[in-house]
Amino acid sequence: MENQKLYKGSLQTIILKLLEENDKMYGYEITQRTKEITNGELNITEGALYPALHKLEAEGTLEVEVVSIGNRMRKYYKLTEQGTKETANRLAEMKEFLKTMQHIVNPKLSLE
Amino acid sequence: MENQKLYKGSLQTIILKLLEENDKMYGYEITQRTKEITNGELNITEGALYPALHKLEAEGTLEVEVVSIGNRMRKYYKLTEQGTKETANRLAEMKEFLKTMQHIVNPKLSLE
DNA sequence: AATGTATACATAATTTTCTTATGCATATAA
DNA sequence: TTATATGCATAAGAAAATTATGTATACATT
Repeated sequence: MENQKLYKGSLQTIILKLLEENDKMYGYEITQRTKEITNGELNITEGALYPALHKLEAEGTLEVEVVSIGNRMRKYYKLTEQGTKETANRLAEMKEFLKTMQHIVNPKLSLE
Repeated sequence: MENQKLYKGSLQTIILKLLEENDKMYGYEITQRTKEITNGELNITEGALYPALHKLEAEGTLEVEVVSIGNRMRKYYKLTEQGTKETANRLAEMKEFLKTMQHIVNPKLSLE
């Protein structure tokens, strides 16, 4: 959990990937799901999450639907059509990045 | 080359890994070696490299040796004893990070 | 009744880490 | 003489985070 800084720059891609899998999610749900699938390693802070969601929405990558749950509010986010294409690009870049970093830190295992 | 932002936070680890393999290197050499081993994908800019080297030196992770090559100057950097331990930690964190990101972007292939 | 934890949103101040631009200087090739 | 390569450095600005704070409801514990 001290290697949080390595995740710098990856947050948007993580959000997009989760939304590709789950159709629609709200902010708090994204933080919890991320904690689960990373076994507690990655804790997305609210100060990082909400500005990121707002930015993706402003760019037209995500669209939002506000829902009342009892007396609480939820803002569900989902990929727009444009967002779906964008997600494919981001994931391709992420895979390229991971491959390159693997090659750097573990050159013996990277057969290529 | 448009996914440079994914490398945010990884620069120090990359430098340390190269120095673990090469004993001593100078700044310009690090940029060139990195370009080579990443097939041109990662271009470390001078504005990022030199401040990073100075910081690692100030922390006692690297030590420097200035050498004159003809009329030019080179500053060779190498790991200190403390830096060698630090490098092992950073590499372990990097591997954990890569594993986690693989799991997120490619859950089907991550058998674990 | 009070306190802590969980759910759910948000933003502001600050820090870290880059990019971009600029500067100095030598060497070599077009 | 102009461009490219080698080699260092820093300053201004942008991006993306951390940390701290705020509002509000709900439930469990002391």
